[in-house]
Amino acid sequence: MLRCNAHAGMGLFLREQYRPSPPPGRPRHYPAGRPGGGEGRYCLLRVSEYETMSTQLPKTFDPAEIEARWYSHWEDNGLFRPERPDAEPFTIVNPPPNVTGSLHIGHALDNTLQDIVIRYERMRGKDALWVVGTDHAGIATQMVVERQMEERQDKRANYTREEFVEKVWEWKEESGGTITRQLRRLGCSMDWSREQFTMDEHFSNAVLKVFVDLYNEGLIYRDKRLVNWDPKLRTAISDLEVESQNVPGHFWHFKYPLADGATLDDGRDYIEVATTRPETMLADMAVAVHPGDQRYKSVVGKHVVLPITGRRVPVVADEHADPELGSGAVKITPGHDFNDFEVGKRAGIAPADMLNMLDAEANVCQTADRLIPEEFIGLHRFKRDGKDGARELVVRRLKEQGYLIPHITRTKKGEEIEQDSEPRTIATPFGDRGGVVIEPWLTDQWYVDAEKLAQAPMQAVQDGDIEIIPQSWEKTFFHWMENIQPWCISRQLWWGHRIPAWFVRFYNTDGTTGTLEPVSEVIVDETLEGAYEQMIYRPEYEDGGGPLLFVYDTMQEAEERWLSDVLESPGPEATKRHGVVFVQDPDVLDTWFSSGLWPFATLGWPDESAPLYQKHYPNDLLISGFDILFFWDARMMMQGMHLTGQVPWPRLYLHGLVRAADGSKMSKSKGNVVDPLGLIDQYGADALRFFMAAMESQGRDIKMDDKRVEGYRNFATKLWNATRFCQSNGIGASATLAAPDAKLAVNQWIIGEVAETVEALDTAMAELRFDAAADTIYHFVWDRFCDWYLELIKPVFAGDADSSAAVETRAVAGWALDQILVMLHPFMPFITEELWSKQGAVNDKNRANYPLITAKWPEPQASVSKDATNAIDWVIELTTATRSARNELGIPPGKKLAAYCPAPSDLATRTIERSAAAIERLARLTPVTLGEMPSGPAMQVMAGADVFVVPLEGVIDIEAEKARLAKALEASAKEAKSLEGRLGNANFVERAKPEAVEKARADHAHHSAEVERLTTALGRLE
RNA sequence: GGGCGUAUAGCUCAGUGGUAGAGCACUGUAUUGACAUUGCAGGGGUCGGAAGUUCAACUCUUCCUACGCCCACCA
Repeated sequence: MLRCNAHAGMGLFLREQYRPSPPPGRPRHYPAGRPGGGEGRYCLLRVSEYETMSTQLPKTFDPAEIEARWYSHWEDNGLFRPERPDAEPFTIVNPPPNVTGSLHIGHALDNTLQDIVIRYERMRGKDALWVVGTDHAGIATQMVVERQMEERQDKRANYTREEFVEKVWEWKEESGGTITRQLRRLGCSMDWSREQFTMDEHFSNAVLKVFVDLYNEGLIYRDKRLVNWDPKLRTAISDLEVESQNVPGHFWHFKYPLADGATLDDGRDYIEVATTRPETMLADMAVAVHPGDQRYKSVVGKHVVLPITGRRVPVVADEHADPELGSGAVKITPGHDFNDFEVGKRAGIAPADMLNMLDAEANVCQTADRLIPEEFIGLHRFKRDGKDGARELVVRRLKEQGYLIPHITRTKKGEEIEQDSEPRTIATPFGDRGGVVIEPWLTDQWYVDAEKLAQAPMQAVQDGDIEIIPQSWEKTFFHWMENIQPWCISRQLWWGHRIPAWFVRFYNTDGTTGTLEPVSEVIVDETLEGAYEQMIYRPEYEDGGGPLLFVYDTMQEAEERWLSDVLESPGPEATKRHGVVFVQDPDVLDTWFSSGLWPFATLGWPDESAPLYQKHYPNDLLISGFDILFFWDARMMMQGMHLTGQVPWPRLYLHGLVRAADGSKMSKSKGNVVDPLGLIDQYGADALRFFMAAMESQGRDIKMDDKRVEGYRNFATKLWNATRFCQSNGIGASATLAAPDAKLAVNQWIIGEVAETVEALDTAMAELRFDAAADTIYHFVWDRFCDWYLELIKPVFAGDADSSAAVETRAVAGWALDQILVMLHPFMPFITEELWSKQGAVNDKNRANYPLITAKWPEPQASVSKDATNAIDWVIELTTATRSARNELGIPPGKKLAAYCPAPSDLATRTIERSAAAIERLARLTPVTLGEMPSGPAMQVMAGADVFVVPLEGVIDIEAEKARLAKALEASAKEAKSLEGRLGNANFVERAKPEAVEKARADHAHHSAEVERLTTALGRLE
């Protein structure tokens, strides 16, 4: 007896749709067949066209055609952000890719995960906003444009700053859209209608305001200190943009002669120093020894005379010098080494007095004391293009003059080999963009007091206000934040947000003191007008009329023109008393300074009343690669928390890298990069996306595996064909919102399976377990729905198409397929949308107007009849066991066999009667008779507690069957014995968890019964 | 030097304090109706090594080994 009350509580598998927002006026067109990576394979198909298309599925599944059609439909109809003013918001922001970028495999992972989340939340009814845009990427973009100029024998220097920036904008308009087109090909459902750019007017204004505010709060300041200088790009860069690499190098030892006849205690008249950078000795300003180092105690405070330059420098005591290392004495070049800079300061040398011997391109220039011999001036710091540099020349001169201490090595034979230097591997800093060795260089730059800003984010993570997933990243985060250094934010570039600071020079118009001093003052203000206003309110101008203002773009221009401009300037005498020259700081801000504002400046901030900001900040989640945890994520926390007083997002999900198939890092130089667009062309975007989701387990990199992508393409094909099967049997979209009434066990069973799947998916999504989510839906679709449900319902359609069973089954199957499409949609948006529309057309001509992308996510409230579930599970077990037995005994799988069930359980009795057709079709057992079989050779098959005896007169090999049963018996007996042993252990029974004991007892009973049955079955064969 | 991660079937990876799973690969087999981009059945792992905790360890702890990553430093 089947009870059919299961569906009573199943009312909420709705097919309810949200009203899409009206389409924006302008349909998007994409050029077809665009060359270069195939990123533009879109063609426009108007909604009206596919509404009238055949709803019959073609035999073959062509991802490219479907993808192009649906993406433009979604976008043109505003479906990525339907109007839901009253819905709960859900917000993520896309890490803005460089405007110069093209989609690489890492983007594919990052954006797939985000799209899965946003599609899921959109289907759950949220007001889901996925902010998208691009980053102006100062250095990268300027490099691209300059490289293009070089190809045309042109260069940046041929243009004014304004002209050059204009050229970059032109380039951006023409070529900057590559990556956004490619993101569309991946299926990403971002809000393109509000696409942002970090140099949009609104965004730029926010950046300037932040700079000014932080300056006024003392959190941004100008400082003269060593920066990481990239001599190729001729700009400062931040600590994070420096990559340390081990390169083979040399370690040289020199004698620095002591001055004034001083000697060490051992009688030597020199101090030995060692260095990997001999060229910097031209700017040495001291020799340091450890204060406790007895060897040098007597010469501390005395001087050495440097070879080559003849500079007289002191021997200083400093903890920095390690007595254990080398000679214990270290040369100090405060202007060209970070450690030495600190030693120099401790020794009383002011940064302004530190000697500099290199220009912006790392060529030797004269020091302030003019002691560098002429032959060095203009040389590059080291060998370049085969030409010796300052390093080589310094070594040669020192050797000639007898100051080089050779390095002696002994061969195994005891021979001594003399070399100029000791070979060594040296950790060398390289610029991550320019690729050349970074030079510590003494300049004035703008810094952010990162240490102060880091406090709130650390607290937030500590308190759980920001959850980092996976949690293992927390330690890394804290370690970095606790040791954070001032953040250099000025860049000597033209492309970017120009720093709103004016260098100001005062002069008297009579010319008497009218010289342009070195920077006498800096005024920071968002605008020139504001900066000027800051001046005229000064006390000295309170009698009215401010100074005359002259603004120049560069310092050079100011130098050349200010005096004549002043003399020629008209104006009342009163205002000509004083003049002021403004030159805006030529530098721009670090790109990451602006992208740190992304979670809120894209939403209307700093206008805190902006509706989007109000509703969508803080965001709900940030998904990013761990490689930009410091660059971007931490900066968003620092800036966001300081500026808005709120965490930018309560959850930060960090995913790994996508690696090449052999596990190596993908890089252009290795030539092992995998183009995601190529994979999309080959397997479809859905397959690539599903791959990314399935492989994304927290805290692990992903290795590329084309076979697996292919497997998910096959999965899509499987679903396609399952839908074709449904269509051919009149199964269309569900006519009801709730799960249909089901009397047949198989239908109740699938309803229960759907409910379990939804629940498992929701759990996985809540935990951001993308792999578990993908795995769940994959196995439900393939193993449960296709392999069992569709097979189990085939007998229903073999009979009367209008029977109540057929009607019910069509309804349930259509409903279940609907649920599949909904659940799979976040992962495979294209094929599911296509099938949804084609399915809907069976019963609902207007289905195409109700796209899947805004369909409602299932809310399972099911309680399914246990009887029905048990019955189907039992049929499955019987089928599998029968197939297995046939296979082992070599019985043809299709051969129908009679079967006897000598001692049927209640379940067996009921199910054999009700599901005879399914048993016949799948297990190929018919008829099944309850009762003993006539004697004779037979095969034994077990399902649950039931034994089936299948007579096989003349077919069966009795010995084979005996062996098969004996093998099963052995396995069961072993299991039973092991459990018996455990249950016999008093410690286990007393101390283990009661559920564990209970389970062991049940398992033991089960295996014992199985042993019993198998023994009986074997006996029957005797 | 500091920190993190990973070692599970041939390969790529999940996994839980109660003696292991997936995909691919492999073996056998099936083929006139959804699907060979397929179906069915199957083989294959003492869960890197050692010790400890526990009634029980692939799972927890410690140590070791190997590989990878990050940070700092090597004058």
